[in-house]
Amino acid sequence: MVSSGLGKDFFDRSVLDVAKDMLGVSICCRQSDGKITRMIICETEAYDGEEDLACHASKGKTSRNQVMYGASGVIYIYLCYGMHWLLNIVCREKGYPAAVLLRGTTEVSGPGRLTKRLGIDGALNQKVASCENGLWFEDNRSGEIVIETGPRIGVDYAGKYWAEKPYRFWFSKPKSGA
DNA sequence: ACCGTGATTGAG
DNA sequence: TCAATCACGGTT
Repeated sequence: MVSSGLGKDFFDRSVLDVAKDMLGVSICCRQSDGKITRMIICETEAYDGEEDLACHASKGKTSRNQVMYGASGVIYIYLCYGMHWLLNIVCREKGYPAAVLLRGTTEVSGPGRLTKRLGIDGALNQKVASCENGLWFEDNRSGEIVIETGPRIGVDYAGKYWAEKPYRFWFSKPKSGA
């Protein structure tokens, strides 16, 4: 059960809770040579519904973002600025567009660098995050972490209200003595 | 601070 | 059709 990775139920919740709960979780990726890369997620962002003007779904369903309207636990990966693949996991129930953007791990800073390190691209879009698809999440968390929050990166276009929402989550150091 | 780079989008 | 936009990153 544990080794099968986090699934639909984990992601079928408030996207803010999921974004926070993914901190400290391991992202696991099977490379073409069969080796498995594992990294600890340390930074995420939440994108929550059509009313969130920073969310891709803020203008309704399109061919690009329709995956966000589907089942939770599915991978949403798209090309940004013509160069960077950005990895998201769909959250909430079918019909409600929401996703968590994975921005960084303890080894890699930056959402584009993360996918580059994992060696993944748009081929994974709309696939279920699972072992058989080569990308999954394992909750190996132990001990407490100190979670910090702040505004999301690069969303000034969304207007003051949404740009300033503390929808970015990260952790820096373990709680001492825990 | 500035620019490379290309899919997506909405306007025309 | 087409130009403006953009959840970035590497370099000045």
